[in-house]
Amino acid sequence: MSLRIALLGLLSGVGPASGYDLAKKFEHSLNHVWQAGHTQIYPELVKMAADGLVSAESEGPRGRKLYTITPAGAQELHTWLVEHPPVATVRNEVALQAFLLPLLGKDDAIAAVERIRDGYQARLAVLECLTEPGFGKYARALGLRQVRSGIEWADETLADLKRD
Amino acid sequence: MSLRIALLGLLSGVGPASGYDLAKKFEHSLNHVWQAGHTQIYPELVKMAADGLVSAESEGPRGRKLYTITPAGAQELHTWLVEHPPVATVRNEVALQAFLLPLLGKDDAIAAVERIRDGYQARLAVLECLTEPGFGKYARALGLRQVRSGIEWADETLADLKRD
DNA sequence: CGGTACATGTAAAAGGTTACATGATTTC
DNA sequence: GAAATCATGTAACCTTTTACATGTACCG
Repeated sequence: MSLRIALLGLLSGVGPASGYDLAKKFEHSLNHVWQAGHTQIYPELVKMAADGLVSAESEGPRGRKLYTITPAGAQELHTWLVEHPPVATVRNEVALQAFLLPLLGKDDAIAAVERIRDGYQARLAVLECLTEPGFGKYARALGLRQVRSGIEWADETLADLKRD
Repeated sequence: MSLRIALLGLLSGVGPASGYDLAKKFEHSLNHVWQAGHTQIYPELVKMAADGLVSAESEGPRGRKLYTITPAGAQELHTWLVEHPPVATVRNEVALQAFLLPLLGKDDAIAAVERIRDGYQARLAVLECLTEPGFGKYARALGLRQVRSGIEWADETLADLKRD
């Protein structure tokens, strides 16, 4: 479901696009929010067209197919955005590592948290460089807050681990 | 892979347990970190036993099977904890909603953010009640920080939306 | 004319969800 | 003896990843 919503959202926000374009968007602007490769996107667009949520326009230069969101697609997107309950289906590898940290000895634990911190730092750098005009700015703000709180957690945890 | 690690971690942390026990752990202590139902856990334990990572002990009261982590399982767990790179495979419905917020009108957007805020608030309440002795405390601290930063984002975003 | 970026797809496997199915023990 | 909880499983389906496969247009 969420993949459909992401695709409908992109089509609604940036206008008609090809599967290739949409895959690029996932790689760049959407990568801190949702992920999908072209092998997932192409078949999904075909299904969405069959369901009347998008229409496949004419073929361009290299067999390029332009997809446009339909009124039914816009309706589906709007309904989801307004009604979808905030399900907290968390599946977070970093949190799992944090959970299992007490199983490690002091030195291993410190090394593990330092690697987690480096990961957050790298994501912070990416988010800071991201200058999206309007579209996506709220997600960027949320991402920045989450990543910064991750770094704070790492620092707190490192201090805690080094104290003993 | 991560499901295996979570199961090995639980077996390592709390000692021998049945699939049923492990499913309960996922429901309670592990639910803000990783999720899995019994239909995923039971077959995985069988595979892990086949791979020599756990050993299935005798059958108890109601066909209950006790699984114990083996040295090979402990090795696999340790290696993952120490070496697994912090992959940031984000797939976050709330962030997706945040991303697509500019597609909504002012009133719809405000309502959407308020629902997101309520969701974070509910998770905060759950995390605050969680009093885990040692095991899981770092994950709880991380979760608290992430949820609190989510609430801060919601407040900031609501102020921004209401300003216009 | 060779390399890069554009552009699309399929198939197999792995991971995860939902629905169905069964039976034993305990508690009231 | 009825209900709740314990305890395990299978099957169908959906989602996601990885590997394979193909061909076109543009740029130097």
